[in-house]
Amino acid sequence: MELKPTESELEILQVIWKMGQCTVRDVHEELTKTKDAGYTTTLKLMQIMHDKGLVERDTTSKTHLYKAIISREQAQNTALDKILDTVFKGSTADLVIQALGQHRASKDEIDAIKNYLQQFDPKK
Amino acid sequence: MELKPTESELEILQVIWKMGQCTVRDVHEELTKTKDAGYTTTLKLMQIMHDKGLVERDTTSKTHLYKAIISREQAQNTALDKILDTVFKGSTADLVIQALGQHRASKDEIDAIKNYLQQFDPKK
DNA sequence: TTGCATATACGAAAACAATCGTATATGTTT
DNA sequence: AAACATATACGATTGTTTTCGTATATGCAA
Repeated sequence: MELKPTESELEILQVIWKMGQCTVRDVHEELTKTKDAGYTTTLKLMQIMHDKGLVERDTTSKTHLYKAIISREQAQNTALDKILDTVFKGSTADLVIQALGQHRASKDEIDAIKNYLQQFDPKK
Repeated sequence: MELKPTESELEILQVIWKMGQCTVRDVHEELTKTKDAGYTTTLKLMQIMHDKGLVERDTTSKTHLYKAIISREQAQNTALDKILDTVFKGSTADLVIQALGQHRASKDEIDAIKNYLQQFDPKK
């Protein structure tokens, strides 16, 4: 099961992940807020995603309802693996430090991360 | 200046970044360790990269010498921006935590990150 | 029931990326 | 100088992703 969504497919998945379940029109209206694409373009893409097994759909009524099969977490890990391999020489530390350095995390985010890291402390 | 290397271009950039400066043959020999591609394929790709402004080259002698224009750091940031946007809802904290969780950083890496994070401590 | 708005299906074009064959130039060796 | 190894140039093919037009089905309102 090879699950590597393309760029456009990821844009669509974002909407589906956010809404949980949605129609082609839902997705299309969301997408047209930031880019412009024809309705049938979005439709076709979602049909392809269905063929690929990225989404499932309920075709009971005329207007189909789509849900994601691949989870956001899976997509996150696939994406991380890829960039770790292609630009970070496999170094998670480099990735994390670069992410924190360039994308100025907020105080809350830093705290969340520090908190998370405590679990790696040897108890003492 | 729009700088988004394709997948193959990134493979080539990795070699150039590691070697600092190199010939098409250098790159090609490195690539054929892990995949197989024809020499002229690599050449063509590097010519395209030159057209795009991803690399510069010294054509003084018959065998051209290539250097990267885009830095590894730039590519890292471009890649991070993209996945932050497409799968991490813009949350750096999510990205970092997911990276640490799934890709089991080593003790040393964790230490490096903790150390890095100290700079965000309010002095006290 | 006719007409209209709105769905899906699907083929095909357009855009982009990757691969390769062939032509040709340039050094090197004999 | 001729033969050979090795370089670049570049057009053409192939493959993949994205876009869109058109056909057709379905529900609803007049």
